[in-house]
Amino acid sequence: MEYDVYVQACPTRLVLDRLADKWAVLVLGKLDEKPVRFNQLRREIDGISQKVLSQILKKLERDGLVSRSVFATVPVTVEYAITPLGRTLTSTVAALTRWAEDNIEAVLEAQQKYDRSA
Amino acid sequence: MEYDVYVQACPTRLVLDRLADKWAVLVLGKLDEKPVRFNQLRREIDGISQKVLSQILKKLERDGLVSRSVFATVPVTVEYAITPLGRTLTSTVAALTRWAEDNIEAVLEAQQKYDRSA
DNA sequence: CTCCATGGTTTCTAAATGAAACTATATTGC
DNA sequence: GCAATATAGTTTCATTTAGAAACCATGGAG
Repeated sequence: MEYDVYVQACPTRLVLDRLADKWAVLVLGKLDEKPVRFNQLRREIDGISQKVLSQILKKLERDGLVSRSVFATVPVTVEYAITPLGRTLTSTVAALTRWAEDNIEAVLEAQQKYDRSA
Repeated sequence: MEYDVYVQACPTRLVLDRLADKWAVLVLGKLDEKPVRFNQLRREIDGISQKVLSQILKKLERDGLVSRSVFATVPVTVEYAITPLGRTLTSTVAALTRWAEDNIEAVLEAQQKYDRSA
């Protein structure tokens, strides 16, 4: 099996395209803590729209990274949780958000320097 | 300093948006090996267009992750290299592509299962 | 004098995104 | 009984973005 993300037709490209996504990273980060319901996710991930959250959850579910459980309460409760496969990914995803938080000042500084010299 | 990627207005969101991008991941992965010229990158990253490569290199340079050096050869040579700041990120980014290559089969299997039951 | 290689920018079309409104069900409050 | 609220979405439409392809400028090789 020769998988290589640098080859366009390689299926790993599809996976990378799914994971290398701002919203997917944030959703997986939240679900890593505990199972969460739809609107709770929506509130916790500031700025995400219902449509995009719905789409991304569907894609993550299809990829086997997230599970969806419906409870016959009133109103109906839908709970999303991370799967064992998804769990193997969360440390990597968490490293991304951690890097962003740790290095934001260096990045902002670089941007200002770049903008001044241009 | 209270940085939190889950807050929309937080500058870390901008960084996450830049990094959580398929092309950025692939570009940083290539530059991590060695400095590379524009068209060489274009050839090695199958499927990327000149426009998108040009845009993403400009953004990565602005963020201080990549440096751009022009050599007065004929035709002009432009070499892109990773910066020390960018270097602190490459292991995380490499983990993403590695995950994709390692787990693609589980993902494809999950997709088939999902599609059959739908 | 035309072709190729360099590193881009420009143009145009097609796909994706985001904001907002709409759907449907059922409980609570007045 | 009637409006408001909560659940989890879908739909619609305007704006953004991405991708494909063409174009630009330079200069050496054939």
